[in-house]
Amino acid sequence: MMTDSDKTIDSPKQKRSMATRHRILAAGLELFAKDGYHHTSSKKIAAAAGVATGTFYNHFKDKKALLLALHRDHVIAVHEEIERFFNQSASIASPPDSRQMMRELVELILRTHQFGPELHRELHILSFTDDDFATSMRKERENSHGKLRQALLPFRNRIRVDDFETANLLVGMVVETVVHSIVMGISPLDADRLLPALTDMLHRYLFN
Amino acid sequence: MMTDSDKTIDSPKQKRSMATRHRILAAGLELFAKDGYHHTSSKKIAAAAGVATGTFYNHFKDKKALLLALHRDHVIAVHEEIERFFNQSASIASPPDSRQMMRELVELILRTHQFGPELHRELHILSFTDDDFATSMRKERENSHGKLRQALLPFRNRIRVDDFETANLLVGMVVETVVHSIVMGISPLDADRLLPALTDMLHRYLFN
Amino acid sequence: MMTDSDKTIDSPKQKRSMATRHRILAAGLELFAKDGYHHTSSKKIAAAAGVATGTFYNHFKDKKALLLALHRDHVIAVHEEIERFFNQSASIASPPDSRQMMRELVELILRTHQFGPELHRELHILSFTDDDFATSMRKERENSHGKLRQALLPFRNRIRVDDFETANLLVGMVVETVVHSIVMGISPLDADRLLPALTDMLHRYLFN
Amino acid sequence: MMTDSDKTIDSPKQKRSMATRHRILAAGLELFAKDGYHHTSSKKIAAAAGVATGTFYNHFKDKKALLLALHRDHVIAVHEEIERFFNQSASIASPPDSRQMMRELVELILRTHQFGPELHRELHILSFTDDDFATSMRKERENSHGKLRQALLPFRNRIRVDDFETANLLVGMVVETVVHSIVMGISPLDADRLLPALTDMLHRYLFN
DNA sequence: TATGAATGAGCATTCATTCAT
DNA sequence: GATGAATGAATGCTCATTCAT
Repeated sequence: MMTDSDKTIDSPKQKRSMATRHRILAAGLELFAKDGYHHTSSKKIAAAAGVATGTFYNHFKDKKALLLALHRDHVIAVHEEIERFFNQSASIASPPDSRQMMRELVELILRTHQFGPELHRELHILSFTDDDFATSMRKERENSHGKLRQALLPFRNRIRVDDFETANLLVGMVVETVVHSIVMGISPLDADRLLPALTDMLHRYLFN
Repeated sequence: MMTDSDKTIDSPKQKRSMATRHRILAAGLELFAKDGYHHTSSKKIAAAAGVATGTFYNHFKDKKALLLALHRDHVIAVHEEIERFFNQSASIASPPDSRQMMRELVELILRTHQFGPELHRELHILSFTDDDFATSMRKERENSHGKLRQALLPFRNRIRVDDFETANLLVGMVVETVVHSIVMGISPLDADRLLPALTDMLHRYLFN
Repeated sequence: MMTDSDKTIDSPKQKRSMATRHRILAAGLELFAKDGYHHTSSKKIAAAAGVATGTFYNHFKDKKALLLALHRDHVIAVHEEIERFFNQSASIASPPDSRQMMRELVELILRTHQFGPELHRELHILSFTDDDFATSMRKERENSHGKLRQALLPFRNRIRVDDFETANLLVGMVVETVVHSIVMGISPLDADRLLPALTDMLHRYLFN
Repeated sequence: MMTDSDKTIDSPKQKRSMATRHRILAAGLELFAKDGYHHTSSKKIAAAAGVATGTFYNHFKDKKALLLALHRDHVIAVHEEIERFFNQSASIASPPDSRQMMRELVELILRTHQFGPELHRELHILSFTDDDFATSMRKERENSHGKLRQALLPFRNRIRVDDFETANLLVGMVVETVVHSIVMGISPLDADRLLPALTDMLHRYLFN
């Protein structure tokens, strides 16, 4: 149970060494997503970032720390995206249309899924032996389900399911799965057919 | 991207060596599921199976071949389970009840996922960087979607979706995901609440 | 300095188990020559001989012992070939023609070179650590130079070199090299041009 | 039969790492020559060079690459030695004496073989099972025969052989063999007796 | 004797990480 | 801070050899 892998080395918050840090982050994200965490060596990341091997370790304690940093960035980005979504919805102040809400929700989650499945798998495994990862993952999960609940709550009296909590969870899982398969290009059908079907299914389930 | 890892070793299929093979398969299944493919060394598998390192390679060409063999065994087991299901359904010859069909379908898929669900995630990830895994997975997916179509077809004229193929795919994905999370104990809710909700959702979507 | 690797297991001189031994010898010779000693596993030899792995070790103490046995057979075969040559030459009892003698000598040595260079290299290395091999190799070398001397002796008074011993050695080396390159298919020219040139060279050197 | 082993590693050709590279080259040369390619492990080479195992692979793609590099270095050294020889001969501008030329040629080749003669045997053997080695060897052979032709050409009208090309090849092979045996200390006679005999033989053959 | 499954030391190679410059 | 050469433990895999049947 290591607990220090997430601490960024010292704090080179000054100067333009931040640029180097970002180049490493970008290279790491790209290579992890393309080749997978295990097939990406720190040497390759450094090379892709245009820095020396040692420079990598000046910015990140180890390879895991880079993954953790990427995850934190991801969580923050998702959080911001979702906040934007709620703020915008609130400002429109239109009479709530359940079908449109469903569609927008699906599209929102689609936008927030740039973080490859390989990375989540890796984080999942690392969670077993590293408390920082475990916490980071648990928080992200709780967060996203909370957000979903927040989105559905205004429609609660129109939602005709017996078990709201379970429905909430179920909808979250389903959307994530379909979005995943679209983002990763897994499904034999394209997003243009899959997304409307998904919206249909969820809408009928909740509001029919 | 090698493509010959699935070729079986000579053929020590006879005599007591089958026991060893099964011990290796069992050890591989457990370790791959617990620690992931990359964190499981062939040495560890051999040790867990109670055999020498070399014995592993007497039975499987390489580590990849073991995972592929596990997957093949899984696919075969699923296939047999599904055949049993269809045979039994046919023999009952009752007027088809869509809700009951949905419930039975979900339970069927649940039964077929008692076997190493983590392996699917692992294979899914490996598919991105290895053709053999990609092929093995694609075949299974095509197979299972075909079976699902076969189950839904008798209800086709009652199913009120625009795009039957997409609905078919969507239902397959969704059921698999939920079942996965139940079998793996991931979701914070239990099967008693999740399965009825899932059945509801699918039934409303297709037959509402 | 091991000294027991050459001892054939027990002595299965009886029955038809000799057939098995010969099949292993034949398989070993072919595979050693084709793929080299190091790329030929005892398992492959056994398979090529159509016997089980263990059977190999019932007949030969180890892989080295097989090589040693093949060498011994080779030496014996060469010896017999040479004896035939001398007996035949003697029986003809013609006035000795130096040019014809040279040609026949070259052809004789060509006939006796079926034992690949990989094997000689291997034997050479093994000689450093194994007395049996060292002895076996030394004997073969002495033997062949002795035979050459025996062939040249009748012409001694016609041979116009200052240093007969050195000439003897030189001729032996040269013939062996050229013959080697022909047998192994190394030289870019073929035997039809190389052998006459070799004969010319040696004849001019000794008898010009 | 891989064919990409000769590709050079990144390019650590700068700074003090060159020293390490040379230590590895020296260790490889010594061990390959003493024990043969297959009996020399990369670990042993690294240890002999006084570096860690991984350092070996920072400098050479694999074991094969080291041997190829050694061979390339050797070929270059030989080439330079030969160029020196020709330049010097040209500058002397004496009336060409065939016997002296023969002697100088033999001595030249002797000088070019101070470098790892055992490696040639090793490469020769490896040529049978590896294209990279075969190519490397073929090139050297073509090169050296070309050089020999260049040396003999001024004497062409005095050389009394029917088949000049074959004679050229034959002389090259013979000199190499004898020089080999001298450098390696194989022959029971010493260079003082062998070299004059060799010169005699070649001179009588070509110019008698 | 023959069998072939089992053995485990050994090898080539990788890669996360360190550290002297 | 940046560099990149050096490290060495660890991995996947091979193969000569043994031995229970």
